[in-house]
Amino acid sequence: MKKNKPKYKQIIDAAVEVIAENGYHASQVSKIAKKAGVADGTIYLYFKNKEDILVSLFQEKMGQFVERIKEDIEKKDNASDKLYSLIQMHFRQLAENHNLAIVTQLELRQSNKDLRLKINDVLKGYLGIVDEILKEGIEEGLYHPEINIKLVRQMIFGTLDEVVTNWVMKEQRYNLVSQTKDVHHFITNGLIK
Amino acid sequence: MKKNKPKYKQIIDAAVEVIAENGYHASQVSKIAKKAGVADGTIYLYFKNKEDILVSLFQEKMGQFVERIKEDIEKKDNASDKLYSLIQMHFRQLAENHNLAIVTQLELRQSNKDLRLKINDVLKGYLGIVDEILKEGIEEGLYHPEINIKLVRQMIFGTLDEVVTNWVMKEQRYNLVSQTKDVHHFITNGLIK
Amino acid sequence: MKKNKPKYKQIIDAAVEVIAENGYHASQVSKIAKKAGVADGTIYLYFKNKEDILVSLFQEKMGQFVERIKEDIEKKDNASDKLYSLIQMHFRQLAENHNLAIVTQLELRQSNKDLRLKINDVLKGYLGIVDEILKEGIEEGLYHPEINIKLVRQMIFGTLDEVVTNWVMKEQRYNLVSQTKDVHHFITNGLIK
Amino acid sequence: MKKNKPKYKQIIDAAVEVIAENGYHASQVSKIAKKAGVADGTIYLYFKNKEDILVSLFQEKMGQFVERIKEDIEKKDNASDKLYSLIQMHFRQLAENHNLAIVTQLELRQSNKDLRLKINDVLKGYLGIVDEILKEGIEEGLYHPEINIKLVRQMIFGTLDEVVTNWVMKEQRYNLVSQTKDVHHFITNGLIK
DNA sequence: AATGAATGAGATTTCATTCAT
DNA sequence: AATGAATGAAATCTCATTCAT
Repeated sequence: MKKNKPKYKQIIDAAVEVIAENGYHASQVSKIAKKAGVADGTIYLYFKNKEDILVSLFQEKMGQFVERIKEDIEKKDNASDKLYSLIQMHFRQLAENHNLAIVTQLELRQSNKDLRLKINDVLKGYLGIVDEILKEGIEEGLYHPEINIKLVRQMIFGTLDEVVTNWVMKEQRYNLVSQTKDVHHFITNGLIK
Repeated sequence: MKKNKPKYKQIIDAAVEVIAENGYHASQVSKIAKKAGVADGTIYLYFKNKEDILVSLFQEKMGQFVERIKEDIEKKDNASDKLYSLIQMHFRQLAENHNLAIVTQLELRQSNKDLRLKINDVLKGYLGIVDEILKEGIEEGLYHPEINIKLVRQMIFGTLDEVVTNWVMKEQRYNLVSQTKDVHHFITNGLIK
Repeated sequence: MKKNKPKYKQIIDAAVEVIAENGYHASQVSKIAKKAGVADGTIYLYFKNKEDILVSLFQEKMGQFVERIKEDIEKKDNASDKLYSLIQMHFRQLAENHNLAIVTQLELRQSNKDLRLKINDVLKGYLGIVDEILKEGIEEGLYHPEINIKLVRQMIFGTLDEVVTNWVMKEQRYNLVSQTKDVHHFITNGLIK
Repeated sequence: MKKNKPKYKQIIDAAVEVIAENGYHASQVSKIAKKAGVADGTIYLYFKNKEDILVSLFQEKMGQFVERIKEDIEKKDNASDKLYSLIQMHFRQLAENHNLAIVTQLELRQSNKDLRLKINDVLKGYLGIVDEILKEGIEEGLYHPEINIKLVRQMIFGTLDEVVTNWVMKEQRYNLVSQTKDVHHFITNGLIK
């Protein structure tokens, strides 16, 4: 399977670097090939086309992203801690990988609708985790039993995503992870006293 | 001033239609000109270049968008009603103008970083309104006095934006405005019982 | 007749200025109109098209140029003095009108073959003067009776033209008129001792 | 080095043909590509842009032109013969290559100032040869020791250039090379008996 | 498996000219 | 006579993808 060959990952990592450095639109296949140390044509032995590099990049990186969150959450034994952990891991992973943060928050959003639909597929894994936490919280009697789960999961994702995007746009000049507590409080308690 | 000439608005409205129908990248200047009923060259009497059409489109439309929200909010006399009104107006305006919703939520995000920086400028007006509501709510003793306003306004915007985007991506098959109550409840009270 | 109307000359003078300042290719009709203080459309009441402005410019300016040389030459009573006078007047007139020098030596040469054929027509008046001087010089027993007049007049024109062009390209940093004597000597005696 | 690849020369030769046939302004890159038997994009593997084709064309062709004159002159052992040889070679090479003559005498002059500055650089090689001949002629006691070399070389170039241009404009209907003797005589002895 | 030279479709923008007022 | 808003044709260059080696 191609995905295990070293060049597959090599090309994806090159793509992250190239896109982070040059921006989405200035990231030609030839630049990615050069950074990866392969010929242009070689790219097409591992990826169907340019879009496929980007989708694969997202799948690969977000797969790990989601996986690590899952692992971390398993250790917690109530919904609130799990939610806290989700937020913290979400922030931490992007804070630890600046290039990836730039690529996922800014550059990849410039892709067309088709690509973003595929990206959304990948995000389903993430939203699934949120769902689980919400259900658990309701069972535990912690969260309000009549919340609209589909809607709430969107709002939570929107909240976290916007916070990260702002941090990236501000050129990551402040500590993202230390906002975890405030964000957790907002999601849990809202604005009220 | 060119902005008052009918052709200026004619071209912007044509741009909204063309972009909503064809997508950002398939929206050639010639298509916009044709839809506006003018010659290609005429576009350049009113706009510096193609990007200028898009920036102007956003400024024009979002300017109105923000203005209407402001007007509506003025009528309310407490922060909670104002927040409710903000959410409702945000949803209603986009629900009433499907093409504009597609353009602002999906297509314009494909633009490059420069354009998005200009878009962010326009959004500052929106965020200013949120700020005001938050401060008022704190003064009224309704909202928690120690919330991080800069962070919270990001989260509120992220929440609303993501809800709208999901609705657009689901091809607007359900009623967006009727989600106002749930969204207001989430922002105000969070997840807890 | 249009050529006597003030706007006709106004437009031609504007064209000289605009071309000298901006170069041939950056001299749009609208720039010339603006400099002349008329509307774009007005240009077309006085000139058939853009090329016609340039041809007229050349005719008008070179007509005067040739006329002045003729007047000056009439005062001299032998071929050698006339040739000297021709060279001096050629240099002096261009030295006194920097903009015109730039336009005729550099910018107008960028025009296409058709325009240059028309320019050559205007130059026939100039070459006619040279012819007369040469014939007179032969009759006076001063110039060699077997020179090929058609060829020699080309060479004389080429000589003067190249000297002026070099002076313009060197940004007119030295005195052109003071080269008259050397040039006259070269044309008269050639290289030999 | 790309200059040795056959396609480099192939494209330059196609450019000469296309420009001679269609004129400078009607010589689109696509026409040159077609004549060269390559795709439009291939042009840009060998040349930076369209102007670069023209500069390279001039450098390549004038480089050979000057080189051949140098070779021929070396065989002669006095300044007069060398000057004769220079004139003859100048005329012969352009007479033998009608298309090149059209391109260098008429079409390339329509280029903008930048291109012409680069062209002038190439011409320096030519002017250097003239300089050498003049110095040698003075040493041999043949040419007048007080001639202004910088000025004279301009005049010689202007003379030859104008003769060739006239011949090209007259559509090469007479024999250019057979004018060598008369031109040499004019340059050497001037007009006098 | 890998290369990289070659391909060729496609879009923004300029500007000379027109013509209704 | 004068205006100037509107027209619309036309060309360079990029870059994802292919395929012969």
